[in-house]
Amino acid sequence: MRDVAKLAGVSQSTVSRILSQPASTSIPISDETYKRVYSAIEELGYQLNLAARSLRTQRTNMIAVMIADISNAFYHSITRTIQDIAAQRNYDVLIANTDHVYEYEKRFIQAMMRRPVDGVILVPYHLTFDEIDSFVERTGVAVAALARHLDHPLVDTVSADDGTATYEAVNWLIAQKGHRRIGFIGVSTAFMVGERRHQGYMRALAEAGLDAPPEYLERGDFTAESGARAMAALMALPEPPTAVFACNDIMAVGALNTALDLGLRVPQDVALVGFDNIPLAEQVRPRLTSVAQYPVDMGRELANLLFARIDGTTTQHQRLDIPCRLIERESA
Amino acid sequence: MRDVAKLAGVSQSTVSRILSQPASTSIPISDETYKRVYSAIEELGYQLNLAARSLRTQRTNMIAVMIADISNAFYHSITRTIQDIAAQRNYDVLIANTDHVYEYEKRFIQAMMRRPVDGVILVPYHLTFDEIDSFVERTGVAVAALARHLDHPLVDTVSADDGTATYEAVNWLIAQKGHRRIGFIGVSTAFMVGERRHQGYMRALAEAGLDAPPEYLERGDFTAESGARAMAALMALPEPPTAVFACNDIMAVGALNTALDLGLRVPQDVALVGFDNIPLAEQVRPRLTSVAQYPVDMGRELANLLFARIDGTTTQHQRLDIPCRLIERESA
DNA sequence: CGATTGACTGCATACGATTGCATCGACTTT
DNA sequence: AAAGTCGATGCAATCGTATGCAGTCAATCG
Repeated sequence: MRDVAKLAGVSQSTVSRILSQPASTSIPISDETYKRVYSAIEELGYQLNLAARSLRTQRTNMIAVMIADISNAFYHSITRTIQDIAAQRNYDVLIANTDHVYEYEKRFIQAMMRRPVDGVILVPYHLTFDEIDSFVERTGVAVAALARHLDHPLVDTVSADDGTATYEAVNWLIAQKGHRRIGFIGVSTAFMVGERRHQGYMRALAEAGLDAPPEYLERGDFTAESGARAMAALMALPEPPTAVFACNDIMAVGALNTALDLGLRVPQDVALVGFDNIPLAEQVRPRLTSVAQYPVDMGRELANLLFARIDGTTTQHQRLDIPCRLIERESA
Repeated sequence: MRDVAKLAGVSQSTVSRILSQPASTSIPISDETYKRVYSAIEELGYQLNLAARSLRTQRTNMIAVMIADISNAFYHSITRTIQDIAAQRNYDVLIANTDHVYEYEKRFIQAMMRRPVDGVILVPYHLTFDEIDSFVERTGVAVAALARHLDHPLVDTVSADDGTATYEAVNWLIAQKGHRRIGFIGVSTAFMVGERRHQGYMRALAEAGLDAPPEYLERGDFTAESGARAMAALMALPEPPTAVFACNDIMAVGALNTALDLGLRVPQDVALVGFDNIPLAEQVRPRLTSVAQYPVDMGRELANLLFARIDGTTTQHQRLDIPCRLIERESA
């Protein structure tokens, strides 16, 4: 920058002002100077050093996103949308993947205490209120989270009422499709998500006066393989369920393939409902009936909430609900 | 840091030395001091400011990765592996997505001229030699690329011989499976990838003395929808091909579904071969025969090459070849 | 016509770390 | 015993930018 200043015959501070004032702010610069500086920049091929700017301004124009599974299309849509919105504002995005592992979530938080970022978007599966609280307190970084259970005054949240959505989907299997033996491929109830969806399932069965035999309850780990294993177990039962609800589409597809490989017809022999409505649901035959979440909306809201906090325009704690909707296709 | 120094009763430079020396380097610190400093750090909850360190050291402990399609599992494996290796070295990873769009690739390069990163991994589809050259020249940033055609002394590359792999796969369809009418779902030959694979296809047909009628050649844009459209066009021909090679698995799955929806049997009525061997290939029925690329290996090599450059241990320009292999499944 | 104003620019410092050089005491060497 | 060595630490400059404050000059005001 000093070189630019010298070449343009102005002081370094003038160059700085030209580069850091978004067009016309309080401090005015003459057209003449402006042009000279820009042509000097051009000539030298000068590029601003963001590390120095960050040190001085205490802002980095960078946000970080912590997601649970980079191979799940649900998170692609979210991160994709966040990146688009960030790009419009000249923000870069750091993406970290936790694989649903507590240890990795904690490591991410640690990293963010050092790496200066202006904001963080979290999809926490394990992080406790206290951990997030202490992070926010100590760093003052803006935070938005995709989390239903988290209720922190400084953390805006976006979430879907997935418990109710599960309840409604199972209810639909009962009331509309006439199923009375319904299996459930969940995940560990150590995850809030797993707990909520399991509750929704249980409630639907209970209200319909149906049994919820424990052998109808399988747990996977979000992967297709685990869904396939769970389905194999369910179908091996003396009296297998006639419908199965899976907690995400990836496990549902694993389950679907197991059913097909066993020679079962879907949905005639066994119906299948997934969750998330990722593009894969359209890519399998029969097409997968699935509870849609709207990750693009989620990502947009998360980004908007975060930037509102970064800009300091947030007036109060926000908790947004993005409704789910059952998408009926061929598998149920 | 000053506060830590004061509390520990030492100078700020001593604290810095303790934090910046990876264990025992040339400069020795007494155990006594060491402990006092660490307990002071603990007590104050001090965290190093990486922006300041970066400004001083001109290193950021951050690398950037530019990929073409965040929704393609092929790139997940690559970025995933890169992130793992980076994490081991305490590096953060910035991920940017170009959607195969030239404009976005250029924007990424621009961003990297400002944002100080220690290294960049590129998957360039459009960037020219000159653009990459000028970037390297002006920033001196370490660069590694997943690109077959790029031959720059300062850029190490990893690639697969996908042209030959395509040739071999088509050849296999001819020689082993007896097909004589083979369609091709490619992408624009503006992409080097598209060009190379198209050449491989043409060569296999030519060597077998087979026709390559222009109507057997369809172009998609990497998406399932485009694959579906291409397949619909091929199957609508008066004399449709009996086998189709698609340039990636995502388009192949779109094509597969179109075939199934048309009531065709795969592979009896039409055989299908994809490229990339992403997990999706196992998730569809019939399972997709596909040319495997090894993105985990690619990611590992890219990361290793990049870090070798960052560490300055690179002695000469490297070009690695990761062989492809045809994975026979049920679709052909 | 002197004083005030406003447009524009420069000076100098600060952001929070790293690092070459100097210092200083204790110990070894000759 | 003087000189040299080594371990341990402090001093002060520096990285590249942003910004409060002060200064200059021309135009305007009373």
